[in-house]
Amino acid sequence: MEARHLRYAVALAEHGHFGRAAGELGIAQPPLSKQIADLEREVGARLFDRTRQGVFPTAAGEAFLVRARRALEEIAAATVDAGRAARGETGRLRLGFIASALLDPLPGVLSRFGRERPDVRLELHEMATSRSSLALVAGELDVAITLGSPRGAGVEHLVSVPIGRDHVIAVVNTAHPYAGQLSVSADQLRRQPLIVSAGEDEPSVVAALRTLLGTDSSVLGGAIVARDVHTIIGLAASGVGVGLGPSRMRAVPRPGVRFCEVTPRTPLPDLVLSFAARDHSPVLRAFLDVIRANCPDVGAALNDRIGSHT
Amino acid sequence: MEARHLRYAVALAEHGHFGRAAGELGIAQPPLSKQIADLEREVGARLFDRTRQGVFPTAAGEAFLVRARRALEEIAAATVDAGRAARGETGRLRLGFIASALLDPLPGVLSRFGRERPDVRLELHEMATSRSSLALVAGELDVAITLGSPRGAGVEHLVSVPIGRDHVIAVVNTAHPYAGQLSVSADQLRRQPLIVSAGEDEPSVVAALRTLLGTDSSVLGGAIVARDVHTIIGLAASGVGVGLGPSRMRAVPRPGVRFCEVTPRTPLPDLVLSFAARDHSPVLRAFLDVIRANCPDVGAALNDRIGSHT
DNA sequence: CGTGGCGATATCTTTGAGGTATCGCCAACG
DNA sequence: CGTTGGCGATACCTCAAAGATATCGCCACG
Repeated sequence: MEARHLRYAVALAEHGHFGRAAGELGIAQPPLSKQIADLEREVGARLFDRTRQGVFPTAAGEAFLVRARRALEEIAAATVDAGRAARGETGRLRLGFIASALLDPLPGVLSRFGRERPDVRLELHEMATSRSSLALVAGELDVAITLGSPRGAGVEHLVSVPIGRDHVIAVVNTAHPYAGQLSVSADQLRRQPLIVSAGEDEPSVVAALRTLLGTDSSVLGGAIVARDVHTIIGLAASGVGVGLGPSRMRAVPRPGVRFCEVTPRTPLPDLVLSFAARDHSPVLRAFLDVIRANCPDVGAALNDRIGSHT
Repeated sequence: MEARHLRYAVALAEHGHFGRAAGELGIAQPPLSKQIADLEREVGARLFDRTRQGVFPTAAGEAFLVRARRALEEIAAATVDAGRAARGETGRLRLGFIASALLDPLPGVLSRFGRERPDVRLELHEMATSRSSLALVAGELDVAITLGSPRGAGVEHLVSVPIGRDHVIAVVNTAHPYAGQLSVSADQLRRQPLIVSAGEDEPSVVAALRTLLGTDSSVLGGAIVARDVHTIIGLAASGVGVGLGPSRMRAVPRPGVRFCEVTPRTPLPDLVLSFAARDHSPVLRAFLDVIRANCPDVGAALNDRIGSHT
């Protein structure tokens, strides 16, 4: 049985007249008669009663037509749905990201993406760089934002683009002597109780701090350890010490604290966006477009790797 | 788009391999490649990724396949449903009947029909003979059980078959003097307070009673009037008089009453089953088969008018 | 550097969808 | 009571396209 048979049966039921139904279908009457006859033979039951008053579905015909109309609706919807999926208007995007990405690029990116693609299901998974790398290679994520490029087996199949530079800054209570300074020096920091974070991704931050404060790790050894940047800021606000963290901390609005640059300027690993090189999903493309629009500094780098979606 | 395209796309998705999918479909590989290419052109989106590892649906392909599978299910169900409807296994039967038919033929007929055709929706409408006639002609009923043949315009398009003879019997309290008699005479009845019914269909009953009791209607004029046979029996049980009604009353199990024949035997109009002459609905046929099986006396009459369904 | 597996392409064959002409049937009408 | 006209079915033809066969191009793999 072909969709044609369904279309013809539905048209015949609607017009109750072979000639008019055929005209509406853009064919002549004899082919319609034949197709309906073939259909009735295949189904094994008479579907229409031909009377002088018109053509009416039998009980079997009524039952058939219910299904036929539904099938035709599904077929029409198939093309529509496929088109929407192909344009990236529907679908799913699984995003892995480090917690600190929630401070700066993600709020703008996610709200914009959600506005542009309301029917795309966003799956957000906060995870460390190492896990993002594994999940991307395993196909469990579509895109990831990590601290530094993904590492490990299979990363050669990934495209990675830096989307944000970062460096160490300090955060202090507004009443703290350093609060008025434009920047604080490493020497000044060495004389203060310090607050640093201890997330899974923090080895790189700790390494940066070692570079800043010198190999004498005794200062760091005595530091207060916080689980995330919000805790660092909270502790700094309460005055127990000087917080050290990524410059992205500035994005957290918090009265009672002040942020200071640190000299010498101490770079942290770039925030990196990665995805499978062979993934040409239109939803991913749309997401990359939003990244490009929201992170103007890295637009060029992205353009080098992939073409624009639009 | 044709159903073929859906079948091919689904098979390709299941096998992930053009050659094997084609084999499963009973065609060669090149035609499958062409049909899929045609489909992708018509949909306006690539539906499958051809990789060295196999053929996999794209996001658009996944969206398409969901709809395609549903459409194919509907198409398969269309044939099944039409077949079931054609065999009278599903559908609807609108039955009009006079109340007294509920006493005798209907309980057996309905329970048997309900057992044989559990998926047929039975619509039962108690109505007078005149209304059944109109509804049958108007196509608002499929079949009717009436007292006497339907009357009025359009009855020539109906087939009517008597399915049960009937005559007047009496019902009395077990303590009543007549309770021991095999039959009561018209004379005896004339000396008793009588209980008769007054339904819409009762003119014919009243006419029969006039025949029985003589044109002296004063006896009937003083009778107690009940709305239905159950009330007649109830009143007779309470001893207020002698009930007169159709012999079908015997079907009502009721302690405390006894039924007696009446002499002379006074016929009532036959119970008649009618349906539209041009109605060949399999559900109706099945119903007629049940009537034939449950009313052995009238089997021959029915057979004269319509062929057996089986 | 073959070699084999896979999908795409080219070309031919054949099925069957659709067109035209006509028939048979019945209701309505002169 | 024959005629006519409308409708669906039938007969026959045409041609588009589904499918078969042969072959190509490509890449992974030995």
